[in-house]
Amino acid sequence: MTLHSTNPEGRKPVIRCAACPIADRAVCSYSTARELSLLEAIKTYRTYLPGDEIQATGETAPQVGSVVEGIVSLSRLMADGRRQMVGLLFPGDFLGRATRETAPYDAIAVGQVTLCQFDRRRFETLLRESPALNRRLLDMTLDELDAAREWMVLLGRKTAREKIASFIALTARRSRAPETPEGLHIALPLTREAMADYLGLTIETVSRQIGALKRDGLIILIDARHLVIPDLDALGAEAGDDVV
Amino acid sequence: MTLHSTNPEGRKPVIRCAACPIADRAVCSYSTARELSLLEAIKTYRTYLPGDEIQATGETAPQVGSVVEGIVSLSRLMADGRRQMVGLLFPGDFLGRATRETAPYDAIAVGQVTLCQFDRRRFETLLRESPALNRRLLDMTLDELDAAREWMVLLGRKTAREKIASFIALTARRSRAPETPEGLHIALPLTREAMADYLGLTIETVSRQIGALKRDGLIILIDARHLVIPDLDALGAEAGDDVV
DNA sequence: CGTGTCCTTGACATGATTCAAGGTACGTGG
DNA sequence: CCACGTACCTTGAATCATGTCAAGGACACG
Repeated sequence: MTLHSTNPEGRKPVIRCAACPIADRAVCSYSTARELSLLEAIKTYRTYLPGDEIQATGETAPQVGSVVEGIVSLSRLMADGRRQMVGLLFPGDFLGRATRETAPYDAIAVGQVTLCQFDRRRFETLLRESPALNRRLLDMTLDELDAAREWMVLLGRKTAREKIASFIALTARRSRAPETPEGLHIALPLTREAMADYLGLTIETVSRQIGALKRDGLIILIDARHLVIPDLDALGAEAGDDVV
Repeated sequence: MTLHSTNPEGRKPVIRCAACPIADRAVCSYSTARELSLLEAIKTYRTYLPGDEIQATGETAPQVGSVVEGIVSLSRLMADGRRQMVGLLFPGDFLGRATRETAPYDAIAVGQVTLCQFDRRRFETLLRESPALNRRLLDMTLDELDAAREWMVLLGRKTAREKIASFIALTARRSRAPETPEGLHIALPLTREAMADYLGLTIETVSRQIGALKRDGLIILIDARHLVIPDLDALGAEAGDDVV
C-alpha cells in the first residue's frame, strides 16, 4: 500500500516499529518485541494538516495513538469564545485516553502532524494484559500532570514577561535547538494567537512582551517566528522559575 | 517530620479495610480481598495538624498513601514568595507517586488530616504485580489531570468573580452540602489566603469578590467561612463554565 | 485585657486588555 | 506579473480589572 494521495492528509504507509523515530519515548517504549508485534498489527498512520481538528470536545474518538511528527494542541473553548490551551503534545506524546471515550477539550494539529494510531478498544484489550503498557501509560500521565501543574503556576502567578520568557525557554528545551556563535537558534512553533491561548494572554500583550525582551537584548528576532537566544540562563532568569 | 506522641498528630491504630470510609474511592477500590489483605499488612495511619507540612518540595518521601480524612493542599512556592496551589486532595485521593521519589511541590495539611500510608518501596512492589492497582492508579491520575486542566482554564481565562463562583460551586459539589429551605449550606475549607493561592488572586480580591457575590444575592454569608447558596445553578452561571 | 490571626474595606497604582490603525508576507486570480 | 485579499503581526492610546498599600474590625486564646 504505497499509494500517496496528492493531499498530505490521510492514511499513510505503516513504518516498521524497529525504524520508528519515537520508539524510545512513546507509549510502547517499555514493550517487548513480542508486544511490539501485537501493536504493529493494529497500528495505522495518519497525517493532518495545520489547523485540522483531530478530536473535538466531547466527541467519541475511535482511535488513540502517538504523535510521530508535528505538534498537537489541547485546548478548551469557553462559551463566549475565550480559549485556553491546556497541553501541547510533542513527538512521542500520547493522544487520547485508553480508558475514556471522550476528552473535555479539542485536539488541534499545529503544523502538519503524523499520528501512529490504534483502535481504542483493541488498544484497551492489549492494555488489560500488558503491565509494560500500563506502567508506561502511568509514567507518561504523571509527566503530563507535572507539566500541567507547572503551567498552573505560570498561569496563576507569573507576569506577562515571565510567561513569554518561560515559553521561549521551554521551546528551546523541547526542540533541540542548534547552537551558533550568536546563541541558540530556535523556531517558534505557535502563532501569536496560539501563544496567547497557551499563556493566558492576548495577542497584543504577547507581541509587546516579545518586543520588550528583544529591546532588552535577551532575544534577537530574525523574523516573527525565528529568534536567537544569546544567553539561555539570562532568559531563564526572566522566567521566574526557582532552580529545579 | 517529628512524631509527636501527644494526640492528635502521630501514628494511629489501624482500621480494618472492610470498615474503611474511603474503600469505594481509594487506590485500593479495584482490589480483591486477597490484595486488600496484602495492603492491610503494610499500612499505617497517621494524622497531621492544620498547617503541617506533610511533604516538602524535592524531599524524598518514604511513604505514599490515601487521604482518609481532611484536605491536603499541593502548592508550589516561587523564589520570591509567590505561591500557587496546584491541587487539593480530598478523602479518597492518593498522595505521593509510586514511581517517583520526590514531588515538585509542597503537600500541606488543611485542617486536621488522616492518611492511610504505605511504605513507598513495598507499595511499588505490590504495584508491579497488581493490574488492579495499576489500573486504579492510572484512572486516578487521569482524573487529577482533568482537574488540573480545568484549573488551567480558570487560572488563564476566568475573571476574579468567575474564579470565586467556580470555587464555591466546586466546594458545594465536593462536600455533600446539606440542603435547607434557604439553599445549600456549605463550609469553606480554606482561609482567604489559601483561596487566593488556589485561584491565582490576592486575598483582598478574594474578599471583595465574595462581598460582591453576597451583595448580588448569589450567596448568603453566615460568617467568613460559612455560607448558603440559594440557587446553585445561578451561581454556576457566574462561574463561566459551559455545560459539561 | 492584650496579642495574634484572619478578614474586610478604602484609596490609589499599574499591568494587561481593549479598541483602533496600519504593516508585512504570501497565495490567488485577473 | 501585478493587484487584491487574507492571515498574521506590531504599535499606540485609552480603559479597566486587579494588585498594592494602609487602616481597622472580629474573634480566639492565653
